[in-house]
Amino acid sequence: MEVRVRYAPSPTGLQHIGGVRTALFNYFFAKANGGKFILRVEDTDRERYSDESLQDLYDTLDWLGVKWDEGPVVGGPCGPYIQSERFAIYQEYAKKLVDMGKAYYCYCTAERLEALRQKQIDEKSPIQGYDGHCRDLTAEQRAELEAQGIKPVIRLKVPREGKTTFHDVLMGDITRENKDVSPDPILLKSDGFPTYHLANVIDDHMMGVTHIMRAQEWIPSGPLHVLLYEAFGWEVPTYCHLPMVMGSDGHKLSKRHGSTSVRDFRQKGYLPEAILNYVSLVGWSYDGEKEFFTREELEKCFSMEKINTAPGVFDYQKLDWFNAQYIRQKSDKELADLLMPYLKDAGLLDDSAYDRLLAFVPGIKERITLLSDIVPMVEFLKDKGEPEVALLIPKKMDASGTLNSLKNVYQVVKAGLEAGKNDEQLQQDLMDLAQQLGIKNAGVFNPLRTAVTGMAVSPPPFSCIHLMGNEEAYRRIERAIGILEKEVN
RNA sequence: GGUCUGUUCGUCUAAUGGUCAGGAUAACGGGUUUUCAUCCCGUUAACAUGGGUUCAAUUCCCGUACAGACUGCCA
Repeated sequence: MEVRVRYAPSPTGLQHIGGVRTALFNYFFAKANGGKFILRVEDTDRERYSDESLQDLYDTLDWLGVKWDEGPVVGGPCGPYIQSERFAIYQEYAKKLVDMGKAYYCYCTAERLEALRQKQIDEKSPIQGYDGHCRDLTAEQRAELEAQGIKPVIRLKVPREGKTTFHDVLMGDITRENKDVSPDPILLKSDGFPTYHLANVIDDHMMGVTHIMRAQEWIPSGPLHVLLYEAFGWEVPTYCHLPMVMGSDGHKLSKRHGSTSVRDFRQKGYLPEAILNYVSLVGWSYDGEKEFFTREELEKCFSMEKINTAPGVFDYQKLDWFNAQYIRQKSDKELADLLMPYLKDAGLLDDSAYDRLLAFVPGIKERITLLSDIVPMVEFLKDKGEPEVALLIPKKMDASGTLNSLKNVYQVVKAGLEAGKNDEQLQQDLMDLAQQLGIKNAGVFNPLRTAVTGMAVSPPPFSCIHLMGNEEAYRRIERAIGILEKEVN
């Protein structure tokens, strides 16, 4: 039988790490088994829905390179995979359950339910939830309430006796007493929209979903869903509950732990390869040794059996490490293309400087962890005026020695640049010079660095020179020489 | 409160009824180096706890503790 899985988020916020992990696992499982990956939009919460969230869902999956086989807009034989457009289907099936005597209309007001909830909390009642007030209403009672204009909801009649079991691939059988299953949960809201439970079960059935991979927070509603499948007389799919993704304090990953939305990570300059690779390793492993995976590899080697049952803490540091690794794998051109938007946004560079950026990239490839790290690193482009004399003079050198060194450096550098020498040759020239002058390499490189960048810590001097352009570099070196001359006299 | 689930280095994890319990990251130390990085080498660091089964338990079973999730006209 063909494997069919789905990712079915609710567009009520930006795609976050946890959700994306679920999407990825489903996607990889489908690919690894030659199955289909379905994307469904569960927009039944009209209060919290936003267009921005929906767009973010598409953008995020696209950025990660995840392509769905059957998608929301086009859908399949049972219609589009957007729940708000399947309104009539849920109504029909909810009524069907009422007709079968497996569900009923409930006219309880929000006030009554709130009072009930409060009472249960005050009394520390072991049973919480709906009390079945409307479960056995007569036709007359119902007619009367209808006459009052109260819009009813439809609730499932959960058996008060017995127990319900469902099987999870990872955790085995999970059994719950029916009395502990959510008491008569609402299936259809008074606005006519289905709740998650109803829409989810109907859609998974109609869309032929064979495996349900979702976060462990759904385990408690497993038995409820099984009850629903049984009420309809449908086959129950295979369940696989994924361990949760936690923050460093052991609570579900959320904004207070730092960024959690993929959009945030993207803006900060994380690469999709790094996010995809790292996120795949929270709650899943291949053999405990191999940890670099491309999307294509995961599409082949992902296996459900290797998913962990224990929750995992999202480690920002390890993500950073992955990102740095992937940045280094980029070609100079790829990296320049990725970096340019950050420099433009910061108002430091424009497209006309592309070639200079390209020449600068090799010097910083191993110095950045995030793409956005480039911005503080090119601070020197904005000339901050004359550097402090003390900054120009290296340790264990004096002003006149530094002046002499820098003058020689200037000659060598200028000649080298005019002759079109590459960075390696230029560096060699300077090291030869240091030897000639009888000083350490630092004695030639550091004055050059501070003269050109005005900073004690910077990318390699020649990279910086390429970025600002030779003429600007000459100007700054000459200025530094002037400052040193003043100091010596 | 009730129900369910989980527990191997700080973190992600591997393996195993008999192993010096492996890898990665982080931390720390050392080396290379023109700064910062990179790179290389090394060190510290884990089977939650009690009881059982067994010749033997980190591994199997039961309890305890701790943690988390759920307990909505949210998903």
